[in-house]
Amino acid sequence: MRELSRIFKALSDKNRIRIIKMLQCKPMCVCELAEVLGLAMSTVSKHLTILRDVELINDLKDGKWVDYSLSRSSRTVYARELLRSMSKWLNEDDAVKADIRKAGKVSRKGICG
Amino acid sequence: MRELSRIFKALSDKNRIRIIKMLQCKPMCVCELAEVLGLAMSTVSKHLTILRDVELINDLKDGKWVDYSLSRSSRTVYARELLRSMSKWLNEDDAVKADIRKAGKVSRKGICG
DNA sequence: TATATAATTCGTCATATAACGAAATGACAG
DNA sequence: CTGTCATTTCGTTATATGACGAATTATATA
Repeated sequence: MRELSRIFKALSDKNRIRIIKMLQCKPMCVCELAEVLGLAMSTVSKHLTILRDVELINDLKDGKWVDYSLSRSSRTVYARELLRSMSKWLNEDDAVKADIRKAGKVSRKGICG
Repeated sequence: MRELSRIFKALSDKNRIRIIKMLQCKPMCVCELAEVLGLAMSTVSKHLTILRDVELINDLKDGKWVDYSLSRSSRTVYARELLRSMSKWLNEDDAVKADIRKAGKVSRKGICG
């Protein structure tokens, strides 16, 4: 029960939904996500921790970057099924489409600084 | 997007999940739910309003009672699909089973007062 | 009509959440 | 080994949330 409510809570934030929808297209690092979302990196990092804690996403170190991607084999059926549903939803949403378009243009090289 | 995040938020509370799982078995009024949950009626009423606002549940006046039941034809695909998932989840959860057992015993006659 | 009961609304409180910038950490490049 | 850049952690602030009891509303019954 606690596990399920935590996953729903993780998905209940607009910016975290935007992150999920972007990661559905490709893995991204914190600074790229922060750039597209228009949020501080520390804020995005926090959001990613929340999503990772419920196994909706995974992180993979790539040099000084950390690539986040959708979890392909979460421990819980909740995460697996909700990610499957999410992949069908919001694909025609204007905000989501705009995010994905921007995400295709950002380059991790020299975003920070 | 706002609609989806609101539904997830509605489902992100432990007590609201307990309500959904009880209503999965049968319609119930506020005082019955409050009795099983061990919460004040005003608190339960608030929870029910939140669930109703996202069309996860319906209310039906029955004399001085208000019967709440799971929504069978929500406007959004989100509510329909999430309710379908929820119906498969937590059926073996001890807390949920205890709630449902208690729910079978409470009688709306003279709970309040 | 007057009263009791179910439900909702209102006011309040404690806690949780999301945001930021600054400071700390980790990893590569020189 | 030192500096730089990506990330995380920390401290703070404003707002949202969930809880309660009291007051209010609505409905049935005495």
